[in-house]
Amino acid sequence: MNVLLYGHNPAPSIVAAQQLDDSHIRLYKRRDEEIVQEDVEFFPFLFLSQPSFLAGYDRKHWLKDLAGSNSFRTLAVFTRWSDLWEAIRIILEKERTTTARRLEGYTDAESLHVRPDPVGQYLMQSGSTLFKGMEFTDLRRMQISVLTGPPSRSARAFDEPILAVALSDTTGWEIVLDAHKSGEAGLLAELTHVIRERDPDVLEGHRIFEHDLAVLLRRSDHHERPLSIGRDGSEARLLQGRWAGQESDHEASLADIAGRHVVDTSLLAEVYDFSRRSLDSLDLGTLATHFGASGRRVQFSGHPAFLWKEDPRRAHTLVLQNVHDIRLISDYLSPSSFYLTQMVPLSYGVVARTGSAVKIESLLLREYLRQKHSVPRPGHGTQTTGGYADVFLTGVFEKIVLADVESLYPSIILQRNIRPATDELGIFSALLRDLVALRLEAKRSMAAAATVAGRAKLDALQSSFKILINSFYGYLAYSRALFNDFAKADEITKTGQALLRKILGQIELHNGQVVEVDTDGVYFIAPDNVEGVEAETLLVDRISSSLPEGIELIPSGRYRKMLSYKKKNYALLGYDGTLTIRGSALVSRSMERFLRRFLRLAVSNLLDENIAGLHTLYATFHSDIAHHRWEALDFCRTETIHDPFSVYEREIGEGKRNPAAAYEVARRAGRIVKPGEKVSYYVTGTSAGVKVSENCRLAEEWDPHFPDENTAYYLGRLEETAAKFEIFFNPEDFRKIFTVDDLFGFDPAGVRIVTRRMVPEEAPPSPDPQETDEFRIWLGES
DNA sequence: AGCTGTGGCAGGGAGG
DNA sequence: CCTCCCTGCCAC
Repeated sequence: MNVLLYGHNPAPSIVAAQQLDDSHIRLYKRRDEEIVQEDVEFFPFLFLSQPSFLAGYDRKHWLKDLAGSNSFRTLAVFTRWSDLWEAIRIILEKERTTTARRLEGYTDAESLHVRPDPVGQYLMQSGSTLFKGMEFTDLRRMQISVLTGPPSRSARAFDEPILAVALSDTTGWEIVLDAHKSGEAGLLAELTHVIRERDPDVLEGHRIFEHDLAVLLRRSDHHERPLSIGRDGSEARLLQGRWAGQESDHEASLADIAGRHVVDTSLLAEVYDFSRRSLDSLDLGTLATHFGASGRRVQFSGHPAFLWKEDPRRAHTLVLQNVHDIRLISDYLSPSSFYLTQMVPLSYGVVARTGSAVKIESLLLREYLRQKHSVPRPGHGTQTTGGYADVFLTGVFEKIVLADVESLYPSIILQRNIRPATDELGIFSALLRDLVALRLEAKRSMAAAATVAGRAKLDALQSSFKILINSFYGYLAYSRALFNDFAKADEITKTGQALLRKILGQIELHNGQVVEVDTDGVYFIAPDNVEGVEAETLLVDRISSSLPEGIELIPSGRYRKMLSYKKKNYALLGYDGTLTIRGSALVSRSMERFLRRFLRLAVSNLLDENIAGLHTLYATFHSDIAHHRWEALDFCRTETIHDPFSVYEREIGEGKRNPAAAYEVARRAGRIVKPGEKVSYYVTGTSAGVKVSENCRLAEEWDPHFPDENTAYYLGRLEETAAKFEIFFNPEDFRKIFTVDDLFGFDPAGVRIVTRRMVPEEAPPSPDPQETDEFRIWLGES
């Protein structure tokens, strides 16, 4: 086991060091021609030099002992105490001789100097190592929800007082602390007491960093009362990023509670939804419903502070419902992070909030440090290619089969033995190979698991393997990755493109008609002689067998009908009647709700070939708009603010970007919007051609008694949206359907949905370096 | 403070 | 009108 020495400075010039006791070391540093000494505490990592120490520890104590461990910078790695001076000598030597690119046998100090963080992450493995052998259910998880308000005119958002705090934990215990009873300061004191008494390992909340902990810390500060909820009695700390509120998507606030892990269910939900795109919103209530929250639920749309005043009993139920929801969401989403923690040298709280590149890198680093091998610096450059996407047919089609290449990029990496050029130890592919094998094993055991709980655990395990496996490719093209390799990333995507083109050829060879292809999957019309699941599966299997070893094409969906519109934009009608719509042109959260509804109904009608329905739909919407038969939520547009106002204004000034309604409307309403916040606005004025950024108001300002939305503009929006259907009809039919001018009634007779064959894009016979004979043989081309 | 990628569509503003 | 460029959102 390694011992790590660290200091406060990124690269202190250490000339000597002396061990004082089990947790302190005295460093002698050169500073301005004179030697100064500094005593450094390196708890808890010395702890790890003798793992046998852990044997007698119970969980409560070692978690406490791991308190506050990530605030130091790195210096060197060595295995035995006797190596300390040797490590320092070599590093000093290194600093003198700039020619040596690598320290034989030791971690390259230059790299550590440039990027101290990764080793900091490595240090965190202390936590994760200790999670080994634990079950998710062993954790004591506490849920928290802080109710604030009501918003006052003068106060900033965070100065709103706390009304109540709800807490619950995995033992079934729950409580609502009420500021009415003992005042806000009393509530905070009670909260501190309760948390330390219940002593949770994990504190869970929904937007817990942005909201609950931020509020608690601010109000504690206001009352000049420490929020001592650390396991060692220390205060919770808010780590404010240096660039907070500058050029980032989210407010950078992270809270650090010694000896406890903080998990934000909204982040977990974001990751969960990223791959599924099935959720309308990531609100607590929406998520809880998605995960099957049962029973009668308290619904309240206004600011909960008002409910607290008007109906305390219901408000009480509402805040408790919040913590129940948090627990439910966490029950589903956090186990995979928990099991990841057993594989990755990062602590649970960190695993739950960091991205996958960090996790891959931590694994690579762990092995490099273990082998005491130098670590490369990130390479410069960019990736030039990505996935292959194309649409061959537009219109409505039947008997659709979706065939996917299983784990396309991981398979290519393994089969083509791709690894970053800087990975001298060859850890990259070995790691991936192991993870794939482990995942298969977990999936096999899952199928054989006897209990529901056992299956759930193995499912969490295999899904955490999956997260890692799928990140290997992305890691290569990540500009800040230590082991990045853009050329190799390109090699992977180009190989993927070649495979897809080969699959397209094979499908056509078997008389299937390809409708759409995107990266690793193909939608095609099954050939006439292929009827039913078995026949379709057989066909896909046959095509799969023509592919290289280890590249598997699998049937992954079959649909009664498909509407193909543009690349990455289509709709599917399942054999069970479910309608799925994909693509930013057809479904988008930024699109006005009435247009989303219109599109969904129109697509549905089109798939049913209900032309009369389509016409009625258009006419109805047209009339509703013209007569203001709607509410602001129907026609407002909701956008997420990504840049701070300062950046927006600067870039406008520099002419780098144009005025945007979302920012302008917030500015005019005097609202301070921070990155990550959403703004809902609608368009005012009287003509369709108005400049939106100058004619818009906040959605909440709309008054149904004096509707001032721009009817001409919104009729125009309807028309623009209807125009998307032009491609599905011939011009006369299109005009006939999408008009309100039908004095003599509408007759759908003779209207046919048009199918169009898209001109295939110039498929470059890619002059890749990959287009070698060896590659062609691998691909199976003669 | 921490941060995976490319490809694609829509909508708006500015300027020709 | 058109084209260019930007942002935002989405597919994979």
